[in-house]
Amino acid sequence: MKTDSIKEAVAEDAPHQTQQEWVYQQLRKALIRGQFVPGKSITMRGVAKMLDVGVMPAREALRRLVAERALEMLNNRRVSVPQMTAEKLEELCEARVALETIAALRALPFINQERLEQLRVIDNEVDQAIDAEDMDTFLQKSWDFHATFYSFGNSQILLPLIESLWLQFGPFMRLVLTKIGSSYLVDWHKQALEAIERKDSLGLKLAIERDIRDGLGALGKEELQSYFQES
Amino acid sequence: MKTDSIKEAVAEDAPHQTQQEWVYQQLRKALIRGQFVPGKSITMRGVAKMLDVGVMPAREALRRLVAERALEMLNNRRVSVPQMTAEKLEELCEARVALETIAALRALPFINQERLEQLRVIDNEVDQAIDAEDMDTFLQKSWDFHATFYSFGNSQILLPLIESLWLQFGPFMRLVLTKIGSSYLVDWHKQALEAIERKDSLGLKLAIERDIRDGLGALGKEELQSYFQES
DNA sequence: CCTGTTATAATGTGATCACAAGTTTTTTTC
DNA sequence: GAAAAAAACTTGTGATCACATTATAACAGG
Repeated sequence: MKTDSIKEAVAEDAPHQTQQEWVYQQLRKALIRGQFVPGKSITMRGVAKMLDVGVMPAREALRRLVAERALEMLNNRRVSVPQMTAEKLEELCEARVALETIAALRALPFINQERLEQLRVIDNEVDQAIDAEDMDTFLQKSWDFHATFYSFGNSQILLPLIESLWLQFGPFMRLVLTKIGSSYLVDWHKQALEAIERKDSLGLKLAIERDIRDGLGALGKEELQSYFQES
Repeated sequence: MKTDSIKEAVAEDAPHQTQQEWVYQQLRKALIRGQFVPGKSITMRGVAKMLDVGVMPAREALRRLVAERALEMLNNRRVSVPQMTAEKLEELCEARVALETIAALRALPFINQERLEQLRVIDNEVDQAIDAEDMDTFLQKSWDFHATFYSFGNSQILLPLIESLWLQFGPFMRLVLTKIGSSYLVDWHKQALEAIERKDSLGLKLAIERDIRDGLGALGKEELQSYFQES
């Protein structure tokens, strides 16, 4: 019952949503923050007890995340956080670059002063999280930065696809960050913000690409290898 | 009980899969073939009776398709085939071009004579479907062509994203095809096949882009407008 | 100490029921 | 006759139970 208070407290934020939706949002936040270890298996009754809900909402939320490729279901019928591989990581980056540059260019014309300031606020929170070495907030706010920016473009198709990619990214990012420490973290959003302010399409495209591709710039390919097969 | 025989007959193909997986595959095929009318609402108990299964497998399959954006759930809790809009269509094309060109370039190095022949067989079936004005088979085999080609690249990330886009495309394509007639259909795969044979990356990229963008080439923007808001 | 083997526990699937919220049809009222 | 009210029906959500399958524990023999 220790999680009961949490559930009741947050549930007031959006009173008229279903339980499965609430469970889904909780798990989703945890995934983006990388609070689930890749390879660890997740059970329906487990999250049901953890979030103090029935088995049915937990079941629906888990299956939804499986459908979004945030979780995977092995042939053993067991749900778990997918392991990262070198091939998947490379594919994820490629897909992210392709989709996020499109989404960024679509959002660019809709930028105004107020929205630019809104992005700066989030970016500051990212910086603070880096300084405080708070990886939960860092990962969460990084996503918030990208998500709010792209959402300005009113993308109905692209945004869900990008969300799916971030959900697959989260757990692995966290795993890497905990090992290399957050000292190597670089905030690549600065040049993106400048490009946005200048309405510089090409500069923005390059900034996004660099944010994605060089986000793990401190690590060489061989170093990354060591993070894949860990349980 | 008239659908019972269908279920029993096909179930033998993959004996050890769950019922919800089977229902999902059936609905998925129907969506890609465009056999569901956009805007029509789909109920869990409805598909349960139609496919002669319990309510639970139908529920899980529907929720999975909603998670994949193939279906949408309105705030009324009603599941329906999403309506197409001009913005969504443009976004879908843009996303398809971006992802499918990447997937195509990734698949290109893995092409050999046997696989090329495999694609030619499917392409012939596409042609036959066009001649026979069989839109069900045309849409299904068109997807088969793209899917089998991309699958050669062993894409674990890109392929599911592309599938999601096709699922959103199907119902609208069918709607358009039934109105303009299949006489205007063009098989753009020919030049793609040539580019594949020549291992011509740029040519393949252009062929894919043309296949997606000019697939509805016979229609002008203003004509397309008339297909959006229909119920 | 290791390796099969069995027994126990846990898990996902599916069925069935109850219920609240929405939809449709019928009835009522002016 | 048309609009408002109410009854009847339908739908998705969630709970609970049963069952087959799989993982884990205990145990036996080498």
